[in-house]
Amino acid sequence: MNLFATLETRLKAHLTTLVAQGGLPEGLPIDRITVEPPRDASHGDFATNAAMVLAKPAKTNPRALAEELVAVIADWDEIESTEVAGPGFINMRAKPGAWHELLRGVLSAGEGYGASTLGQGQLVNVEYVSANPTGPLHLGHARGAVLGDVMAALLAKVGFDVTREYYINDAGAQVDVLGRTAYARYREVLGETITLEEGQYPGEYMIDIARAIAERDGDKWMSADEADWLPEFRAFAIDYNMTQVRRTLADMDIDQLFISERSIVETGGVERAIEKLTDLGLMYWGVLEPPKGKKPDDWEEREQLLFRSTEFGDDVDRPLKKSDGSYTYFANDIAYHYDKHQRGFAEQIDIWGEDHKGYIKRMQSAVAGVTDKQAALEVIICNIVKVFKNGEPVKLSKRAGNIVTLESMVSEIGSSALRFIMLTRRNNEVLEFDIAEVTAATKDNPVFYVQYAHARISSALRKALEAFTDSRIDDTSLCEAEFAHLQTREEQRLISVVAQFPRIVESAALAREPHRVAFYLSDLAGAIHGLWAAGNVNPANRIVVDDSLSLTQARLALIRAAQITLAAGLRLLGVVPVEELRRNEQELF
RNA sequence: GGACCGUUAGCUCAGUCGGAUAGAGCGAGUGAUUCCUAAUCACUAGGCCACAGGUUCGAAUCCUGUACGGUCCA
Repeated sequence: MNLFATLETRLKAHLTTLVAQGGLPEGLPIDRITVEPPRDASHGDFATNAAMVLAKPAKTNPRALAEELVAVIADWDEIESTEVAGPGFINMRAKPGAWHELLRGVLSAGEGYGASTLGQGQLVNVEYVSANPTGPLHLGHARGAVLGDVMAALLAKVGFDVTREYYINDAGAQVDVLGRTAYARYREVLGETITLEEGQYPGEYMIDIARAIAERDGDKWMSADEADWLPEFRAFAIDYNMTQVRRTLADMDIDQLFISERSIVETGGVERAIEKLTDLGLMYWGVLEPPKGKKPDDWEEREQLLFRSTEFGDDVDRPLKKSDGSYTYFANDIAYHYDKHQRGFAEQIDIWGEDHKGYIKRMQSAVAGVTDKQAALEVIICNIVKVFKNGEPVKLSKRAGNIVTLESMVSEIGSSALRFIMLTRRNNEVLEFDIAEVTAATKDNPVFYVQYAHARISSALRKALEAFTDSRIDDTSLCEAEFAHLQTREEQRLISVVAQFPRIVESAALAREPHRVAFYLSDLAGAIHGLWAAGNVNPANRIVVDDSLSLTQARLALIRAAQITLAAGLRLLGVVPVEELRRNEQELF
């Protein structure tokens, strides 16, 4: 059902055979050959760069090689005509029957359309959000959450065996601070006047946590030693926050596996990782150079245990133990990624926020090092999110304590709209959006625009049932439609956009760029709206033509295929397609 | 001081592991309705792809440098 892939595969096979038969020299860059839609639709349906890519290494000229290939391609079943154009492009035009076959394929596949076996069941681990359990999620996390979740869905769609994961940083100094903050608030709740220390968590939610502990335990911790209360308060606060986090993620229809840092640390994961690095000869005792530029006040020359990360592209070797003998955060993170590898993930993808960008090289070095290059880590950075409401910036700050919760925003905007909007910008670009625009029923709102196209098709199907009461217009019956009726410019355009879907999915998955699907869906919706409007201009172009069942069925088959494609794409994004949109309703989506 | 990311139409952004005349939406101009409603469509106008070099059949895309913006480390 992916005509582009079909033609590309066949072309490459033909060239490989030619090489084997001695018609072309060995060692040609056949991988670089692509079959794509030409930029200008007037050039045809498909174009290949084969002749241009191969001409030089094959010591011939592109036009001549193209002419040879054209002679072969012209005989293919799907191809109506071919021509050599420009510097050596081969343009192809498909027979109508090839398009009809494609539409039948979409109708049969349903929302499975676009799936492929590219990944061959290979295990992939996608880790995202992984926010510290020290407070509620904010909007930046939401972007990472959507990006990771859709990335995972895309990889699954193209045949990878995907695990979605959230790493809970529930060990280390941060959560000790959390526990102490909870304890300070606890004393406050029981009547003391307190001031939070520098670095403690000022948010209101910490008071809720303290109150809950006070309700459960009364004042029994007031005279306890820190060694006794800290584990209690820490665990309680982590649990409270994670419950909140899980609920917010669930509101966004995100369900992940949660992995605890503490569970890895306490079962000796860090020691195992360091042992492995030691075995591989990647650990040594040494002294680091002071950082270039201004010398920091706290820097001291000290011999310490270092990981040779520079061997894998990092800027400096990294210490894994602090001066007090405890492990660094980095050591724990290595243990976690090593743990992933031991669970069978040679392919690891992490979604990180912009603020962690400086951490990429060392983590990739660590994964390459500790797995002896058997695993690779890819990091996808998602840039910051800025929210406005009617033009006014909305402040979302964890530190300052004045949190507009993500939870309230999800319920205001809706999971579907929020998810879609998070993908309307490339991941490494700053994303700005206005809540008012995201909930508006106009084409400025891409969510609405796409949903509207989907709803319009449902409407046409209902209309058709009224016009032809006895007719069967289910997908199976529509496969038998007389597709030759599909002739208008708008119909042709829509078919060709529908045909793009599999390659969009594939390229989005391989390039790790989920936003491509969202942009594609806007294009697809545009083609649908265009077809629709053609019926407004000329009633003969309407989808439901009262005096012709045959024509109506052909058009229904087309728009139904388009709707399936829309739905399949929306599902990938985790957006629920709607059958109906009505004005004046509070919640559109 | 260093690392990384970005710079494309008046504005907001796409641009397929280098390909043909660089695209879309908003805004501006003209026109079209009511199968889901103009909540949409069609057409027009708008570009030194930040700048300067380099690589090659061919560069918005790759390399080097510069300027500006951003994030982080220090």
